[in-house]
Amino acid sequence: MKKQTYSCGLDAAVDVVGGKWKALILWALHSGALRFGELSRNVSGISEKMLIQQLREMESYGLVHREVYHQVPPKVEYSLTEFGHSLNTALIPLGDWGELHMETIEALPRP
Amino acid sequence: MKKQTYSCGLDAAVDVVGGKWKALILWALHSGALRFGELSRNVSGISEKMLIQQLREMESYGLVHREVYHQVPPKVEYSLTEFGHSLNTALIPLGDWGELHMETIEALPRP
DNA sequence: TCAGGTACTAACCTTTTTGTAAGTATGGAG
DNA sequence: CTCCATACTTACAAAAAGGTTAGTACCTGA
Repeated sequence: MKKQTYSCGLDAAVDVVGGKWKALILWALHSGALRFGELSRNVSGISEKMLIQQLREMESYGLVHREVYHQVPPKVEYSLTEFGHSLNTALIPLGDWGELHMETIEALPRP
Repeated sequence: MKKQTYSCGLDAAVDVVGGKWKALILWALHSGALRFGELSRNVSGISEKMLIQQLREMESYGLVHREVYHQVPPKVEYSLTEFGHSLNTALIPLGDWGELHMETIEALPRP
C-alpha cells in the first residue's frame, strides 16, 4: 500500500496483492485455515519474518482472519475472510495463466 | 524474474507481472500500439527510466513487440504480442476486483 | 548554425523489500 | 528444575526496486 489514489482497478489490486508473497499466502489459505507453522511449511521458501509480516499486513487489510487459541504451546490459525476469498477468486485466472505457460516462463531470459 | 522453478502457476505469473509497473503498462497497451511518449503520458507517474526498463524486460519476455520507424524525430511503437494479450486477459478479473473494491482499498490503513 | 522534437542512456542516490540469525515467552511433561 | 514446542520478535545486513537529473543522437526546418 503506497498510494491513496489509483488510475484504475488493476493499479489498486496490484497495490494490495503486490510483493513476492501475498498472493502465495492467499493461495495457501484457499482450502481452509492453517496454523502459522503449517503456512510456514506450505509456502515454500518464505522466512518466518516475512510470513508474519505479510500476515499482519493482510490482516490489517481485512483479507485474513487471525484466531488465537489460548493454549501452551500456542496455537494460532489464519483463514481467509470474505474479502480475501473474493481476491483469491480474482487471482484464479492469473494462476491458470501461469500454469498454462509455466514452461515458457521457466525458459524466459533472466536479467 | 528471479526463480527458475515455481511452486504453482500463480507463483510463476506473479514473477512475470510483478513490480509496480508491468501490469499497468500491459493495461495501457490493451487497446492498441502506443509510442514511447504516449505510454509515458498514459501510465501516470512513471519515469522515463522505469518505462524503458520495464518495456525492455517485457520485450525480452515476449509480452510486447517493439516496432521502430526510421524517421527523424524517431518513432517507436509498442504493442502486445499474443502472449501479452493472454496475460492481459488473465488480469481482467483482478482489475475488476480492484475496481469493485476501490473505495475499500483507498480506505485501507497504510504502514 | 542552431533550436526542436523524440527516444532513449548514464550516473548517482534513496527507499523499499527481503533475508539471516538469534532471542523471547509460555506452561506442561519428564 | 530443565526441556520442549509453538509463535512470534529483534537487530542487522544485503539486495532489489525506484527516483532524479542531466545528457546523447538524429535530421529538419528556420
